[in-house]
Amino acid sequence: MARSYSHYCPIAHALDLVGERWSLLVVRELKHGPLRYTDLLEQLPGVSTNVLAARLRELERGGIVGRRRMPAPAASAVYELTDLGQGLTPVLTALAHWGARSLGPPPPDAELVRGWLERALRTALGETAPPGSFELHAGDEIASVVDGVIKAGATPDPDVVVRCDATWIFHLLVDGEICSGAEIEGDREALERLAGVAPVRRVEVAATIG
Amino acid sequence: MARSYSHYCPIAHALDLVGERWSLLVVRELKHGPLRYTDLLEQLPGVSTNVLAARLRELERGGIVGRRRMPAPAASAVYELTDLGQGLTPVLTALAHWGARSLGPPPPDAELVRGWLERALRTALGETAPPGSFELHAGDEIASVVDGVIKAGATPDPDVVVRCDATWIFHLLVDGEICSGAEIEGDREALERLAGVAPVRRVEVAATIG
DNA sequence: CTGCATCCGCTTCGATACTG
DNA sequence: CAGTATCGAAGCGGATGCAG
Repeated sequence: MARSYSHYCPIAHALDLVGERWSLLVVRELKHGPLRYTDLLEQLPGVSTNVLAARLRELERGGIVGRRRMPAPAASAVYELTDLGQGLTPVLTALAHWGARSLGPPPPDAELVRGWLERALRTALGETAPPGSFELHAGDEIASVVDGVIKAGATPDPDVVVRCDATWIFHLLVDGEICSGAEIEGDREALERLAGVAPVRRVEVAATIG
Repeated sequence: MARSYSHYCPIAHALDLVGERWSLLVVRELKHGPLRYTDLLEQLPGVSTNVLAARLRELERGGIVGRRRMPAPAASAVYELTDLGQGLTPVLTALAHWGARSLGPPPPDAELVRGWLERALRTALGETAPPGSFELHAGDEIASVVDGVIKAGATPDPDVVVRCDATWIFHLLVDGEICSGAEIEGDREALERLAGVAPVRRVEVAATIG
C-alpha cells in the first residue's frame, strides 16, 4: 500500500498521487505520446524495473496513466496519459521553469535525450513566442518556431536560421542572451525578440546536477 | 548525500531539490511566513523529527529556505523561504489545482488547519476574483474577498455574507456550485459570479484521502 | 525480445527516546 | 525549544530469473 500524507489538502493529495520518486518523470516521458515499458526503462536512466512497474501500477490506479494493448500483430502494451494525467502539464511546466533557475548550462558530457530541442523550446516559450519563423540546429537536433507554433524539423523559408550547440540554446532560453559561437543567418533582430521572451531569472545556488 | 536523478533536465533538477517526501509540504507551510521548528512539526502531522530536520538542512543547502535567529529576547530560530523558495508558488498552485480535481469534499472528521479558508480562496481564485466584496464564514474561519483581494477576517459593508461549512466552500470553489445549506445575505448574483470563476474540473478517481 | 517478479544489500522513513 | 540517537520497517537500486 502506498504511503499517504493523510492531510486534507489538495497539494498533499496531489503528492499522494504523483509525489513518489520517479512518478512525475514517468508522466514527463508519456506527455509526448504512448510508450512501451522498455521504452520507459531506457528513457529514465537509473530507474529499476521493479520500481517502474510499481509506479505504473500506482499511476494506473490513480487514473493518471492507462494501459492499452496495441492493435494488430504488435502484441505489446503501451502506457499513455489519461486526461487527468495530461492535466499535469502545468505542474511539469512550473517545475521546469523553476528548475531552470538553478540548473546550469549542460556539461559537455551531458547525455541529451532525443527531441530535447523541441521540448526545451516548448517549455521555455510556451504560448509566448513572438511572430516570425525560426529554424534552430543544435547538434543533430533541428526544430522550428513558426508564428509561435513549435515543431520538430526544418521549416520552409525561415526568417532566421541558427546553427549552434546545446549551451548556446541554454543561454538563449534561460538567460535571454545571444552568445557568440553560433552561425546566425537572416534576421538577427527577430532572434533578439525570441530571446526577449525568456521567462526564467537565474539564481546561483550550490546545487548542481550530480 | 541526497539522491539525485542525475538527468540533465530542469524537471529532474527541480525534483532533486524539492522532490523528496515532505519537502514541498514544508515549502507550503513556510509560504505564509516564517515558522519555528516546532511550529512546522505540528503543522505537518505525520512527519518525524529527524526527517524534518533533514529536509530543512537540504532545503537550506539548496537555497530554498533560510534560517534566521529572531531578534530581541525571542532566542529562537525561524525558517523562512528565500526568493528562490518563493518562486515555487506556481508549482504549488499547479499542484493544488490538479489535486483538487480528484480530492473529494472534506470528510466530517477532517482536521482543517488554521487559515484554511483564506488559503483555499487564494488558491482557487488566484488573481481572477470578480469585482465586489464578499465575506465568508465557515466554521470558525472568516475571510473576505474585496475586489479581488483576499484577506482573513471580516470586511466592512460587504455585498454578500455567507455562513456555511467547509463542504459548502468546497463545492463553491471546486465545482462552481452554490449548494443549499448556507445562509446567504445580500447580493446572490455577486456570489454566482464568484462561483463562475472556479477553475477546476473535477474527475472521479479511485484515490481518496487515507 | 518484452514485461514484468523475485531476491538482495543498502538507504530512507517513521516512531520513540533522549539531550543541550 | 530544537533538534540528535536509535531501531524496526519499508522503499530503493541493481542483478537476475522467467513466462509469453
